[in-house]
Amino acid sequence: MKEKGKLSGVKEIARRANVSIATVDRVIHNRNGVSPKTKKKIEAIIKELNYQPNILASRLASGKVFRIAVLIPKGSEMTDFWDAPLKGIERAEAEIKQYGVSVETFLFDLNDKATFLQAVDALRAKSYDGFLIAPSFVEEAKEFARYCQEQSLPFVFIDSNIENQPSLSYIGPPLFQSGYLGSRLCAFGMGTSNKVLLVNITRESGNYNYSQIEEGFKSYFVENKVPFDLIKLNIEETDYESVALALKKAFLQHPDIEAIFVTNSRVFSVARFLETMDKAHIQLVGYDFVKQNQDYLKKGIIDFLICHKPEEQGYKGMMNLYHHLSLKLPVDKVYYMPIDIVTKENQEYYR
Amino acid sequence: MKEKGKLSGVKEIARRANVSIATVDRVIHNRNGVSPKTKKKIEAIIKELNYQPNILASRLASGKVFRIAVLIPKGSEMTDFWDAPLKGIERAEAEIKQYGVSVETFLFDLNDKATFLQAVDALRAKSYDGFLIAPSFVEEAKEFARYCQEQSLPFVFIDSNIENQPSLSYIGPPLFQSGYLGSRLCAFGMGTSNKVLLVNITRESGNYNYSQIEEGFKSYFVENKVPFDLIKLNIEETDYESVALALKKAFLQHPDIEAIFVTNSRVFSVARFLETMDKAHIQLVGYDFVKQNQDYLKKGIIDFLICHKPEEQGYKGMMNLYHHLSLKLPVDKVYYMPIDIVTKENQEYYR
DNA sequence: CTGAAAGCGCTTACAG
DNA sequence: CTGAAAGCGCTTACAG
Repeated sequence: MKEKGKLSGVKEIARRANVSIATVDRVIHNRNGVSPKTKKKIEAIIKELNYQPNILASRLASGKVFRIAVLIPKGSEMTDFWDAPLKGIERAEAEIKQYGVSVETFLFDLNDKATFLQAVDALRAKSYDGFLIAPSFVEEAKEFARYCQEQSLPFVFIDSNIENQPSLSYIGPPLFQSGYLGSRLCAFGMGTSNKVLLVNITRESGNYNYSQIEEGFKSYFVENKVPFDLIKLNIEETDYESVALALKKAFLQHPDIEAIFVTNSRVFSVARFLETMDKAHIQLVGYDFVKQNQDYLKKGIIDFLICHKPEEQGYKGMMNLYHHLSLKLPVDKVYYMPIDIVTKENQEYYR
Repeated sequence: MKEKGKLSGVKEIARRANVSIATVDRVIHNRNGVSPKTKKKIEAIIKELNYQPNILASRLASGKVFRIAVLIPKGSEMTDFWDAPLKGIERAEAEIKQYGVSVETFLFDLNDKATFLQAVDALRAKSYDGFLIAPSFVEEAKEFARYCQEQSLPFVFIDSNIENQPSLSYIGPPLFQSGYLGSRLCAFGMGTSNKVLLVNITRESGNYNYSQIEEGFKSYFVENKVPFDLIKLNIEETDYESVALALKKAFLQHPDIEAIFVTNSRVFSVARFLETMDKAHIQLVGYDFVKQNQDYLKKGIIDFLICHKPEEQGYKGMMNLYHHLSLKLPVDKVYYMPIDIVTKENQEYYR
């Protein structure tokens, strides 16, 4: 690791520049208190030597710990979706805490904006060095983004994006394209009537994410000149009874529906309805590898799940912050997750 | 990071045990030259304090660099499959070289066993601390595994496995299950004749990997009581002309083939044949997200590609070695890759 | 079998 | 604006 009697690193730079290593250190970290002249000289030498600081030594000497705060929804009884990103975050934490990173996690309730705001206050109160956030409440997240920008603190969005924000990076699904794939998967099950039901089970069906998916969904049929008859159903209440009622009505009107596409993880409610009504043959496509969906996939009632590696999103988000803060590496501003197709046959090995 | 006046780490252990830190260090690393009595005492204290050595300090002080050697096939003009694991290996290298790991890569020619043996000699000659190997030549790889075991050197197999070897871990696809999925994907395209053609384009069609895939493939139809008529075709010569000739014959005998399953990445040759013969409507399923296959996927001639994240395999294999060597972390003995389904619609985001 | 001392390549007060 | 010195938590000869 060492050449003969030669110095290396800051010592060698100091020797060449005829200064002390303290001054070299100042230049490396862009601290002031160095005359422009020596600064120039040192910078030239750094460049010439293509000097790369030894991170091991740097972290050891500084004792600095980067504090990262995480703000994501808590897993509900309805769905364990958010357990996955959390797992990825914890995996990243285990890997990097050795190198001086500490992580604190705040969970909010997706049905209660106040819990989000409360957590945001906590994030501001303590002095964190970076944030990993699921910006579920758009306006509130924007407000926090402004705060981060003012304070020059990096933040990463995961799972859903808000356009044009000063985030370090966004990690999540390419929604339009996943909707597009959704159509293709529905098309497998279509025969004569060509009737497709698109179901939004959420209070937020108007928001950007859902409309992206819908656009993609329609686009496939149009582009590929597949004749189709799209029926759209927005269900605001997410409990099973409301979903069942709405579906019953839809089937009364359109008994010849051949495929159903559900734009989020609540596809299991539709699956339960189809099972109850003996309509398991209808092609059913939805999102997310959550526990309940896995069961219906196994039973063959859900035909395809579209997934976006939620665990990986959490892991990758953390690592991006770590790379940025600790290693000063550049990170991708946008990182789209792949669009995974999970079926009964490959679900056993999906992660 | 520090408590008041308290010592921590080896110093604190030394203080409590009434020995020098050198002795503590000896015990931590299980070096001999410590009386059983002091050893016991120190071990007790380590346990009591739940002491975790500071890796940063350890690596910095020792200056030790772990040397890992990689032995994988080189990408050929035919297929760039092996470029992906290499990319993953390089990504891992970039991440961990900061922490004292050096990587040397040896590439062999899949069509020339001698190049494999030659590389193996090189691996033995230099003193490496661990190996990442694609055991394409089974007997030769076994022989090298024996050598590693003798020398107590860890090695990781990727992409294909050899049963019952003393490897640190194996990272690769669950082959049986991927063949099983292959049937399901073929079944989408089958209608009346139920004739499926299974094509092996390799000289090694008899080996364990291919037979696993085949077993899985058949198993789906049997288990799900799908009526099917399986025609099997082994093509030994991998050039396009040989493939085309063999396929032509098969179609002469069975003009009503509805689906074709190719058990490796050479599905592009079959795609080319189908395109030429105006048989693009036949359901075509194969393996691996290599350049040529992507093109036929885009054209809609290949319907599905089954993939096993080759880049991830390389990355994960390196990280397993690193975790084992440097961090002394336990690693999974077998790590199955997920079985990814790639279609025209999601290929853009596949990695 | 054991310990004192130097050193890994940085950073951090502190003094000037 | 600059430098000498101590220190981060380990490891490594070397001496006994």
